[in-house]
Order: sequence, then structure tokens, then C-alpha cells
Amino acid sequence: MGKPDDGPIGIVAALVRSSFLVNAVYAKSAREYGLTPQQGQLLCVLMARPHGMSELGAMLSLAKSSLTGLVDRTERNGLVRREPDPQDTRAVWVALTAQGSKVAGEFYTETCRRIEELPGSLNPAERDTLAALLGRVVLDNEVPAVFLEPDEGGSAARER
Amino acid sequence: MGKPDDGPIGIVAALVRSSFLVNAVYAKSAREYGLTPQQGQLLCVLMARPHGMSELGAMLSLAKSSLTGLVDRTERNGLVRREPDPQDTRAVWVALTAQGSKVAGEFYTETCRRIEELPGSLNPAERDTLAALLGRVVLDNEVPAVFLEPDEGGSAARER
DNA sequence: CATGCATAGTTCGTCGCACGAATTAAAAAG
DNA sequence: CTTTTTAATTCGTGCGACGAACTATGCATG
Repeated sequence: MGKPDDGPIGIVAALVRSSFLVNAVYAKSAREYGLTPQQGQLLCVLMARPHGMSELGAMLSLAKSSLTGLVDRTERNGLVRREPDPQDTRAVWVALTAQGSKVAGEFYTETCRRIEELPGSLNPAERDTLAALLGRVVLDNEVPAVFLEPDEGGSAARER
Repeated sequence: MGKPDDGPIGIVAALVRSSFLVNAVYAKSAREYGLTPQQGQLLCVLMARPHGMSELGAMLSLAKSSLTGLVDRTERNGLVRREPDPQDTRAVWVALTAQGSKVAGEFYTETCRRIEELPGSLNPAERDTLAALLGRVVLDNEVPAVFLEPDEGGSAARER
């Protein structure tokens, strides 16, 4: 058998290295919008609709204190706001501000564009196959919607 | 057209969400070995062989000061050591210690196992297709070997 | 209605980690 | 020999992760 790195890589290395690639692209894009990757992620989740802290914490797999800090910093940047919950005075809803919607939309659109370029050497059928297979993996593992579908994100980004 | 979340997800959302999933699994695994994700990543890179700081910085896309700190902390944990470069007294090589090799091997093996389970609902042909397509994306984008192939990693982990 | 339990979120303390600018020391180029 | 380039570290700063403890509120029970 040839050297391992001469052959096709396995599913495990492929998944980990593609994750590294996506993280790098995501972080670079976020940085260009004055965001950290975590702030970008928060904004993307909130593009769909406002969320409670408990729900956000669960989606982002963060300790409660981590989320409090992240929302504090993002609120201080004027991108989100906390709103009281009329039904439960303990709870708050986190929503995008007008500026937050604008930044989130732009960040999201540009990040979509960059991520879309990554599989650039695949033909359309191969892309569809990759999307279908990865999509099943994501579905089966119940990954939260930390990034909207372009259809969802596009309409959310346009509703400004 | 049906609701966007009823249909198959697109390549962009698939890539970002699968990255989120892999990150979560990787972080959880690292944590169980007393490592942070960044330390785990450093150890995995070093499983192949010792690296210079410049090469490590390039592979991990880190600022030089960030890498210095990461190596400081991992050295303090007894998992890596800095060795002088006989050819260039400015430079250092970073290598795994005996304990570092052990921890890296165990972390790597367990993380492989967990990542391998993610596409559990795909049949073998589908897994091979996914690996081939993602592998091409990774290759075309020149992603560094931040995670060894199981063949490489297995032999590296066994060389103890 | 009062009490106890559960939940929502924040505060606190700590450590890891990211960056850029500046610095020191050594190697390379002229 | 001097100047430029390179390797890595130090410094200062801010972000982000955690767990424990806390405060306040809602819910269930007697």
C-alpha cells in the first residue's frame, strides 16, 4: 500500500480537517465585520428570531455564565438587546437590534459566499451529493441551526 | 416550495453545521483527557513528528504570540517540550514528551472513534463517497494535517 | 396561603486563548 | 563589517470558557 497521505483520506480526517477549514473561513469573515466567531454565531442564530437565554445556551452548548458574557459584550457593541419576557419576569429574550440585523445579514451573506466557494472543484452533481450526505449526518446528529439555510437566511437578511 | 427546513439542506449550511458538530465532539473528547481543544489540536499535529514554531504557527493559523502561549501552557502540563535547534540557535523544535505521546495517542484514538460514529446512518458506499468528496474539498483548499489519517495516527499512537 | 423546589439568569473568580506591537537574539545578505 | 531578515518571546489587552454561588421568580404541593 502506498504512503497513507498518497491515498484518499478517510472519513474521520476528512470531517476534522473540513471542520478546521470552515472554522478558519468563518473566523476570517467574522473578523472583517468586527465580530468574533462566537459573536458571529450568536448573530446567525438570532437571525431567525429572538431566543431566550436557556434556548440559546442549549443551541450553542455554552455554560450559562459564558452566554451571559457573550450577550453582554454583543449588547455593548449595539448588535443585540435583551427584552423582558412578559410571561416570566425571570427570563429575557435576546433579539437583534437594527444595526445587529444589518451586520448579521452582511456577515451571513459574505460567509455564505465564501463557504460556497470551498467545494469549488466539485461539479454540481458532486456538490449535491456532498450536501445530501453531510446533511444527513447533521440531521441524524440533531445539530442545532447555528447557520441558516441560504433560503432562510436570505429572506431574513432581506427583511430589513 | 415547502418550508426550507423540510427539504435537504444546502452545501453551505451542511458544511457549517457539520463543523459545529465536529467541534463539539472534539471539545468534549479533549476535555475528558484534561485538554482544551487547542491543546488537543497541538498534540495531534505533533503526533506525526516534532515541528518548529514557525511551521506550527502556519499550520494552526495562529499569531506567533498565541502559539508561544499555547506551547507554554502545554509544556507546563508536561505534554510537550521545547528543544533547541542545533542548526539555528534562534529556533526551537516542539516535541511530545513521553506523557504527551501517551495522552495524544489516547485522545486521538478516542476522538477518531467518536468522529467515526457521526456518519453512522450512512451505508459504507455513502461513507466512502462522503470521504472522497470532503477529502477533495480539503485537498483543494490545502488544509493542513491538523488531524492524522487513522493509518498514520494509529501507527504513531502505537509507536510508544 | 405558605412553603419548598425548580428554573432563569447574573455575578464572581479563574484560566485559556486570541491579537498586535515591541523586543531580543541570531542568521542571512550585501 | 553592516544591514536586513527571521525566530521566538514579552507585554498589554480583550474575549471567552467554566463552575460555584447567588438572587429573583414561577410552580407544585400540602
